[in-house]
Amino acid sequence: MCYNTWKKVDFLVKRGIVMSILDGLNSEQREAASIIDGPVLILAGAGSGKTRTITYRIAHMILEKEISPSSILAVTFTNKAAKEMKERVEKLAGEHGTRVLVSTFHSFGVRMLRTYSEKAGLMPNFNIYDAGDQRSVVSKIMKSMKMEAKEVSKLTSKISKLKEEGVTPDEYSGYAYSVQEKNFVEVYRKYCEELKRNNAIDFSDILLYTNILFKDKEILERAQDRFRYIMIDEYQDTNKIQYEIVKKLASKYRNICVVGDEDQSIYRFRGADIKNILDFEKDYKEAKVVKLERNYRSTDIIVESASAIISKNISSKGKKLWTDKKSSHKIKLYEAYDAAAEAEFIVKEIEKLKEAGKEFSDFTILYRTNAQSRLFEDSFRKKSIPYKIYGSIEFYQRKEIKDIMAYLCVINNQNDSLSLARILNVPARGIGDTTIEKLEKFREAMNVSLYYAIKNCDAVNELSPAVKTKLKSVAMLFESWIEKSEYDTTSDIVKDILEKTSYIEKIEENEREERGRNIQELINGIIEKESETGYISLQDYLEEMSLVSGTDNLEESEKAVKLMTIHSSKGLEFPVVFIAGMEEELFPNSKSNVDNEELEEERRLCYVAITRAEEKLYLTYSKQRSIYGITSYYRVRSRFIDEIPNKNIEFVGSEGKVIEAFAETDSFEDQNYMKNMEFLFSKKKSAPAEDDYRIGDMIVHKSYGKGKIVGIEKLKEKKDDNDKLKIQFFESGEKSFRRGMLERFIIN
DNA sequence: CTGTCGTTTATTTTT
DNA sequence: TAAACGACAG
Repeated sequence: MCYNTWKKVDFLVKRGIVMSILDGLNSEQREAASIIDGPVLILAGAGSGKTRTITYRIAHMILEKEISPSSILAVTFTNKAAKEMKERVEKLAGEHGTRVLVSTFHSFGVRMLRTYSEKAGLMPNFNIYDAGDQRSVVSKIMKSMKMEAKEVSKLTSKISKLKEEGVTPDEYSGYAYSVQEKNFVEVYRKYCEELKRNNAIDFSDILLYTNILFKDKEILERAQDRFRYIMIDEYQDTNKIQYEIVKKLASKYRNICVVGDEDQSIYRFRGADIKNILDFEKDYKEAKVVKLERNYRSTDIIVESASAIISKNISSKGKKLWTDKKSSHKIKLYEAYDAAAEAEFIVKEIEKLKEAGKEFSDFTILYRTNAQSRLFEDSFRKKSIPYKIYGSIEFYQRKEIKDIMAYLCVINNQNDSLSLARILNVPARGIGDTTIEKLEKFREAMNVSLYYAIKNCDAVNELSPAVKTKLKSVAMLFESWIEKSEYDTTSDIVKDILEKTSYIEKIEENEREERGRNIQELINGIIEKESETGYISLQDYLEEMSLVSGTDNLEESEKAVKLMTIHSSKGLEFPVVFIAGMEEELFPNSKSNVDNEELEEERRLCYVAITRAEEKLYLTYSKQRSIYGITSYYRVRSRFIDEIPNKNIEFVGSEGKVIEAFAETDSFEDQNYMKNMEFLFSKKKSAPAEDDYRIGDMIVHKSYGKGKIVGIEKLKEKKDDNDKLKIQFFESGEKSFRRGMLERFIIN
């Protein structure tokens, strides 16, 4: 409905014919949207019209409560969600809608940081580092500390996690006792220093600094007075620091409305804390709680099945999702001989349904891990069916794109030594590792940027004259680009970079076409933005590029089958959904076998996957699958399948025949029992050899059944037999055994 | 400084 | 299995 329509509605309202904008909502949604003052918690089940409720709420505030649109802040997690919400608000509230700030947490933060950069100890032209940049910094530091550059990703994510929990290196050093931990603190500290030197921030910093800015009373109060009405979407996925930012911002007027679904919290591994939503009522005692339980998306079979699965979770607030969409389509379950057969079945099924009148774009295949997409690609290509994979290798993570971006980063911010080091010899221009090392040493000693070191390379004695000439010519190039950036468009600068460096010509021939195409796509993207807004500054462009992700450009119009991980499907809906790889160890993931919280997260993931489907849902699994080159046989179907009421499932055999006696095939428990038996009677009963146990090994104990080794405690005596094994049994909980005492049968 | 060969090591990833 | 990285020879 457009603004003009609302003018008409307004007219009708005055005549008493229509009461309010909110008449476009059902009674629960209306209740949620009509409470404007004070804290509100909206628990919105999957497909319950969450976005509709929020946008109507905003329109209601502006048009009927005469609240100034610029005092409304709506925070989402993805740019896509922000864009969609913004569009819908503008449709409802017209011009007023454009003044509402709809933003992601991160772009809100960057906005604050650009305004108050000095207060955060930054220069306003700071660059934003992504995960790859973070890893490069960490690995460089580790090398400089003569540490083995192992587990870089682990350390990097640990740093991010600590930052987002607000723990500084100094604070953490108090907890670091082991050598390893002490080294880590050093890496962490140096990492922070390096970013500062480069005038760069990472994603966690955006939130961290924002939170720090809000410790300044004046800044906080200005923000509070500006944004008197706050709405947070997907609140179940907020982490600690986001929680704190929100808390500060809302503390003055307490007009905070959070929307979320604890059953769809799937980013725990990234620091999302489900407690934020579960404890909202404790934080805001006067909070009103509204549940949206009517699902408009899916059929009754799908809704009922999803609810049945999620009811197994303890950490649920207990919504009762319902729908009046009756359906005759049961969930189809297919058991494949191997993973290739699984893919083939799905492709055949898609062909069949296409003949019956569906479009390719109606189908979506969901899987737990990205690696699973390969098989489907092969099958689709064989049949030349159009398909599109979302979120596998992000566009902007490609080498050529990152290279160009690095050039731009240096032009924007000469302190960014990381970006400069990346492209100093790209394309190859005879500046090798040794040269870079010498320069690094120099800049370390003089405490200057790499850029400065290159510009003044005459002062570096160890460098040969030939190298100095090369370095100076690079510096000259950058000088010219920096000058250019004052008056030229970003797209022209990119073109100039390509030209002056012969970047494309120097790509290896067999890769030139594809990479060249990607670069062209990048340029087209810039030109598009420039034509939209007239002009986009280098800084704004870089900012946008670092905050926008690959899943944002999911184009609806494309007539292709969609493939994506379950994670990236959140918030989306599709007519026909296939969930592939419904197997134990894969989904739920093997790591969740021991940790119940992990298992609950997997279950929520399953809930998300199922509730994406509007009409038809297929679950498939395979008896064989190779993972990392090792083929595992006799795979057991996912326990989640058995958590769905039997009557909702139709078992389809490998020939596509319907087999009635689905219930009689082996369930997770049955198969486990069989497996136990198999191993009890197998010859693998030999006494344990040295180093035969590893954490994660499956074992079967005579009286306690199947379990997993979760810990090995080395005792001081040298006898391995005295090692204590901590075992988590599926049935009887955690128990410890002396290695020598244990009768065991390792399964895998 | 560049290219090749063997070794290593694997979820999920809104920003 | 396959990609990505580090060591070493040219």
